Amino acid sequence: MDEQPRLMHSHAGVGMAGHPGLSQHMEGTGGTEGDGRKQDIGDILQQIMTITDQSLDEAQARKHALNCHRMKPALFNVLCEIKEKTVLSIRGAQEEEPPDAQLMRLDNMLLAEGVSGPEKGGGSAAAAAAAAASGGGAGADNSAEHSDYRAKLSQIRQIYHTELEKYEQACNEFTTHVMNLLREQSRTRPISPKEIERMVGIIHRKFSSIQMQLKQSTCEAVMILRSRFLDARRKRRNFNKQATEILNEYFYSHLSNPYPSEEAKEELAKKCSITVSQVQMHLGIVSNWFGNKRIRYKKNIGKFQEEANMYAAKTAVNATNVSSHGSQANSPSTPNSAGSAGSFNMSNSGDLFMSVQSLNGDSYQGAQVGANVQSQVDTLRHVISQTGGYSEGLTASQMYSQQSINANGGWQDATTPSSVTSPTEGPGSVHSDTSN
DNA sequence: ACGCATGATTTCCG
DNA sequence: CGGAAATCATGCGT
Repeated sequence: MDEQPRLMHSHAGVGMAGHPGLSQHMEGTGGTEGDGRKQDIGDILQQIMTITDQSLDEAQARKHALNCHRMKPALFNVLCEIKEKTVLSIRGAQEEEPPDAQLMRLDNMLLAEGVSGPEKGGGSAAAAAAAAASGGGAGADNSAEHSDYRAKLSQIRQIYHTELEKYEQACNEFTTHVMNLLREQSRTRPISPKEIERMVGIIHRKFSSIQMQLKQSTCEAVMILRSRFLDARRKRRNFNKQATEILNEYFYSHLSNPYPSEEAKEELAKKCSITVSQVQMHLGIVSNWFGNKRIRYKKNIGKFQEEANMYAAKTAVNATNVSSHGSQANSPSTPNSAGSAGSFNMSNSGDLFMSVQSLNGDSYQGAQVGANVQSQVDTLRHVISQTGGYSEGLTASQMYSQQSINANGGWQDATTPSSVTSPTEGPGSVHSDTSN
């Protein structure tokens, strides 16, 4: 529009003589030049002013008439000129502000909580976050609280998404509407694309401030849910007998090195979860249990003596049963990472057995006499008994005494020198839990 | 109500 | 980051 030749040098009254059509018309009316023009312009302005009061059809017709009016280009130019003077002041005022920190915070949180993330992944992300908060438990979390939490979260998530979508849709609708309107109006008055853009920006800002409110309330809801969940999480439920039995069995049969590997933990968790009738039990819980057990055992070995003997006997019986059956399908978990896949066939156990032999030899040759050897031996012996190579686990009960702990001042000391025999760490994968 | 057992959390360390 | 140790908080038998 700025390219339009400046035919008008001043507004209203004077310099209109330049317009060809205008002067032509003026002479025809016969009135005073100035009067006629004024009246004409006043007429048009009046029409414009009242255009909003008319019905749609009427307005449409009027609009058309106005657009075709011979004075229209002139008026357009006047508007152009006025605009040119005001637009500069507007320009200065409109600079885009930096992205709102508050909004970013909310966005980040929603993303972290899995509310605004990808569809299904969101739930698991949130669960993972919750599990992480609970002390590093990952994997199968099918506890009642988790499912409850997830259900609530997905509810929030759903509401959030539908609302967001609604807002977005409304925003788009409104924006296109305004844009159409402005485009339409740009025929009667000068509107630059930049201005339209600016208008759209304003609209978007308005809508995003509404969105922010939505996000804020969603965040609040999540926080409330989370705190409630965390509080609930702190509640302690004792494991049932079977679960404790399984854990104790593992503990006492690996007394010399009661550090289950990740695989072993997982297996234990699975096993306990089955016997415990689905709910609870994951790696974190198993870790907790072993942590507590180790500490408390070490603190007061005497108190646990009876228990130790009992489980020793039990595992011994288990071992004989297993060996006579020729299968170790449900013996207390495999302590080695080699069998992590769960397949633990004979050839595999044969390999293990060989390595066990060599390891023992090495240890004794290297004068690594002492508890570490002892500890390895008894762990390995357990492995052997599991693999059906031996049925000698019966003699193990004596090894389950505190000797194996006390003699070397704790598991820490016992396991540390085992790294000395690390060249034989191949079979030492039995001890992968310590290296992990 | 009390005390012990025990699961969970926190803090510290290598 | 995994484990030890300390601590918290609850479950449960008395």
